[in-house]
Amino acid sequence: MKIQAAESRIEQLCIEHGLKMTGQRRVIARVLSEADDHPDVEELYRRALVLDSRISVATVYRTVRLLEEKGILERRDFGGGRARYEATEHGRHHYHLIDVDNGRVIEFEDPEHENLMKKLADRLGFEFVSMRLELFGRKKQPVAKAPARVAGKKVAKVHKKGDVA
Amino acid sequence: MKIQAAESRIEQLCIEHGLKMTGQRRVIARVLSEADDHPDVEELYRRALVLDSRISVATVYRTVRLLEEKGILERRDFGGGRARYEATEHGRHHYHLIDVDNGRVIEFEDPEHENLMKKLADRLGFEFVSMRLELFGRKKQPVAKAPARVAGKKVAKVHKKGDVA
DNA sequence: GTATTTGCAAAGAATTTGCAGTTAT
DNA sequence: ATAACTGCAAATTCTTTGCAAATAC
Repeated sequence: MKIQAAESRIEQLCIEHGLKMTGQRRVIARVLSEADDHPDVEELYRRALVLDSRISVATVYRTVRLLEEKGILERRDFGGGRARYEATEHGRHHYHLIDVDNGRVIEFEDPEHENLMKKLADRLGFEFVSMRLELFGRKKQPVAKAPARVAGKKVAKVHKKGDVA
Repeated sequence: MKIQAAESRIEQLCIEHGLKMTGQRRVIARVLSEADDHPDVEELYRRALVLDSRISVATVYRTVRLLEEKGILERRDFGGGRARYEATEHGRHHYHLIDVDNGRVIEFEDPEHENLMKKLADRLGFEFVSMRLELFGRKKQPVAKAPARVAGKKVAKVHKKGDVA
């Protein structure tokens, strides 16, 4: 008898895309669903091993490539030579600010920004397909101020887990 | 007797940074100064070989790394697995629009944009250090229109040389 | 049943490095 | 003179692949 948690969000998407759900894929899908940071392949592999020890790195590589092709995952490059992954969030683009001192990644949204970029592409004679925006910054001295806000709503989320470039 | 052209712009910068100017570095500096695209290491090596055949790839790698550390060069990643390089342009940031159909890179400026990003970093509690922005787009049907403009000035420049992602 | 997927280990691609000899300052 | 630089080939690092065995549907 196999104990089986409910389908993870990403497993759902895999099924919708007609992918064959092997044990390994289920585990990787779950790891990805539960990640709220930007793990690289090695980190995904490590997390997957905790749930199921008969997984190889090769499968992790194959799976992230597959899921990227299906548009379920997005590959990021924050420098450091390895690809990082995160689940595609439809509609709601978000961007990354990388702390140059410790590699930590802060996510932020800026809905207005995407429109600006669409207009810009348009002016250059192009139809907007996608974009990549990374900000690099250095933390200012904390002055005990209110949380960062853009257009009145809380906007940033800081990551902690194995998330250093 | 050695025939020696005038110092290239990048050679100047190297000297200002106190780097030892070997023949190889001079050649690489010149290739970089004359490039107005985003060559990868292999392409730099190829161009350097034309000017001086006793250069090795290892030296090109070592040199671009050094110049990047000194802030003279900037490394770019337009996908395709290899790093691309271009001279740092102080003050005047520029961005890249990649044509998804053929990998061609169009450069554009948007001075307003950089200010927006600085403000954004500030709101998140960070001092702006640098940023990376890549737009991916698909060329619209040419409708015989005037060249793309932003804020009234011509703004885009298209590359041709070995510049396909 | 059969086409897909997996693990393993070997192959690849891009980049780095150890070392002995060369060169800029 | 001497510390830094170079070429070469070997080493590293990240990622892909060929093949025989395993598995989903």
